Amino acid sequence: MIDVTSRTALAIPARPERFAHQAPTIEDVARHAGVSRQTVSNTLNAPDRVKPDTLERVREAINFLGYRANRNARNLRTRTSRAVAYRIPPLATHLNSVMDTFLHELTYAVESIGCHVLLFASTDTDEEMATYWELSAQSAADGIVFSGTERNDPRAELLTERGMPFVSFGRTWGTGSHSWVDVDGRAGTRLAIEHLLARGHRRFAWLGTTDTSPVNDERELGVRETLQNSGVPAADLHVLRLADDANADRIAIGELLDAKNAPTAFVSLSDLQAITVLGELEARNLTPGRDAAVIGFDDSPVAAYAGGGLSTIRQPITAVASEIARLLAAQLADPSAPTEGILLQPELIVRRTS
Amino acid sequence: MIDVTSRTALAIPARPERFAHQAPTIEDVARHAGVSRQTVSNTLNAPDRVKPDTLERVREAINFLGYRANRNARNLRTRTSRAVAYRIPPLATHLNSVMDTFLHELTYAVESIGCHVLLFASTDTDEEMATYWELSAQSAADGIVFSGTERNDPRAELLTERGMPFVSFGRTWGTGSHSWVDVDGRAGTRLAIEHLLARGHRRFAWLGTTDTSPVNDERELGVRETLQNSGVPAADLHVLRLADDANADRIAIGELLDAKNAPTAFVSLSDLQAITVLGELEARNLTPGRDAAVIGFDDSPVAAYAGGGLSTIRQPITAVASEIARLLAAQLADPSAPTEGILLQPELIVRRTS
DNA sequence: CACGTTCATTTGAACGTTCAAATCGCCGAA
DNA sequence: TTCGGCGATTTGAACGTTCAAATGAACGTG
Repeated sequence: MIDVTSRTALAIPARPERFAHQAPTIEDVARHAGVSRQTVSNTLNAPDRVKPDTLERVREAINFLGYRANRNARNLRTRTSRAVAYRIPPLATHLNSVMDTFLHELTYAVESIGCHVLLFASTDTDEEMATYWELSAQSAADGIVFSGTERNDPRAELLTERGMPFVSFGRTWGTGSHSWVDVDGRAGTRLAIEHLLARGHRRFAWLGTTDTSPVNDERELGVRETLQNSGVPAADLHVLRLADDANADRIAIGELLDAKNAPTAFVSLSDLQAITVLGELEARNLTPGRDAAVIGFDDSPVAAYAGGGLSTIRQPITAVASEIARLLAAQLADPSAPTEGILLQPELIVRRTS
Repeated sequence: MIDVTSRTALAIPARPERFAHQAPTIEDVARHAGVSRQTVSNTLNAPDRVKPDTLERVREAINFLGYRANRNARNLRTRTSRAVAYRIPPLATHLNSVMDTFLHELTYAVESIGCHVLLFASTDTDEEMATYWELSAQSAADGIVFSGTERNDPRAELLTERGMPFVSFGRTWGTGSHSWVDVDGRAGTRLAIEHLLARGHRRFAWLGTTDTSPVNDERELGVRETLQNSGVPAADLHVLRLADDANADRIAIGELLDAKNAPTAFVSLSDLQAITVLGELEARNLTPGRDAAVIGFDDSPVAAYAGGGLSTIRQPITAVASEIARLLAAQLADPSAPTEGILLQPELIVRRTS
């Protein structure tokens, strides 16, 4: 009978010949450095447990072989994923430009806590929630970030219930407590109105959206409050609620401009709407900044270019993203960590149009 | 002596009590449906191998327990990751708006091939390449998509060499062959110039960027070629290369407008530059669309709103994304699949400014 | 009735890592 | 000398899945 045991023991490469770019495993590094798997693992995850010269030797082997821990294996074992899921917002939203910037900043911010952003798309909130459920069930994401919050947002409820760490960009004004980061829209429009009052304006317009969102409401409230506190009669504030339709918007704004006692100062929910106002002013041979003042919202890239420079309210998006990352990291480290809400202040950027 | 063996054997739940939202495993489903692991696995991955009534029973168990396969375990075993990595482009690029749309469309498109987009950020190409290397070594992504291509792009070389599937948004005009999808910028500006010629314009301006990129060069070439073919003297084309600086851009454009024999038709690399032109025209009491024609590029959201409607050249971004997904899927299915390059045609959107 | 075929299902192993426990070597104290 | 304790390292097991091979059942065929 052939001694199979000794045969096996003598066979040299237990592992078959490597392919061109077959990544080396922790075992390869261990062999190369003359230590065990676990020592290599410790070198990476708990270097203080490894003797300095061993550390050195293992690190050399790692560099030599170009070893990087396989994410899937590590994630499987540690029950993590080092990924933060984010639903890329649907296009054609007034708030889009700031959301793009946000995604960019978020990507940077979560890298600082060792995570990647995992994107997904969905057409409505139900589908979005279903995706959260899937991601949680597959353990494909450690945490969630979402934006475009509503009052009593169902997403917050679902994620709280499932015990999934998350932070929202936007308050939900709900009963349940969760971590969020938001920008004080009310303070933003207050800055704008105060600036316009100081410049001598007395007749105002607020341009919001037809679909009421908390974002819209807060900003409109900031306008109303500030005017009221300054003794401007309610009749001198025109409120226009615009749909997302360039032509209809133009017509509505045009009518407002042609009305008797037309407003001379415009504050709007987005830069896009402000730019529409600029266009209608020009069409009437009125010069923005001289004959009328216009202030947008978000300081999107185009604001610096439009109408010789559009005044606008800038949201501190970089800070929003890094705060979100911080709060998320806190939850990932300790799921029972207390929740936290952070309200950041926007900034008025004065350019030519005001 | 206590008989430890029988103790262990009698202990009822081999698996400890589940936590609140501890996800069920394939083993739980198998037990619940009275079949083996592999049959559950087959139900999900190869239903044709399972007898119809077993299939039914297993599916019921899956629904009942809300089972979803753990991604990390699956990926580890199958050596995949079902993720496509994409570097989110740095901010403050002329091409930004179209890149945001692209990312959105890409997210949708790769979902159709069962993948998610994994985002990462980097400050320069070296860092970007290092990240590709890491992702490949960690097997954190199955494929890569990148944009903002240069001639002989080093990223294409690296990824080809590592045998990592990738598709670029943009040609690299290089020697090595790889899959790419691009939009014919030259054809885009040709459409614009032909349109302007038909409207009677004879003096033209092309507004590009200072940093020459293949994108800029192709589009400028489209302008030059078309004018030459129509017999317009080279002296009647003014070329302005703008940096990414709103004020400097305004001044340069203003000087051009104030020059003798100023151009009456403007075509630019981006909508942002076109909007700057609109502003300077207004400042001189010239009406876009009547006194001068302006055509932008990309049909960014703002184009519909600016200057009463900015004419622009629209890139078929949805098609770009879905073609990229298709080519990537082909490579994932068969790494030795032949590469393919796809050139898509842009479309001229005529609005008021031309 | 034995036998090869085919279809449905199960079993053992493996993917690459980290956790938890065990082992080893060394030092100092009893 | 022995032994406890400690730091460094190794070993066995497990994470949850799929692959590959084995088993079992059913069925016609010679």
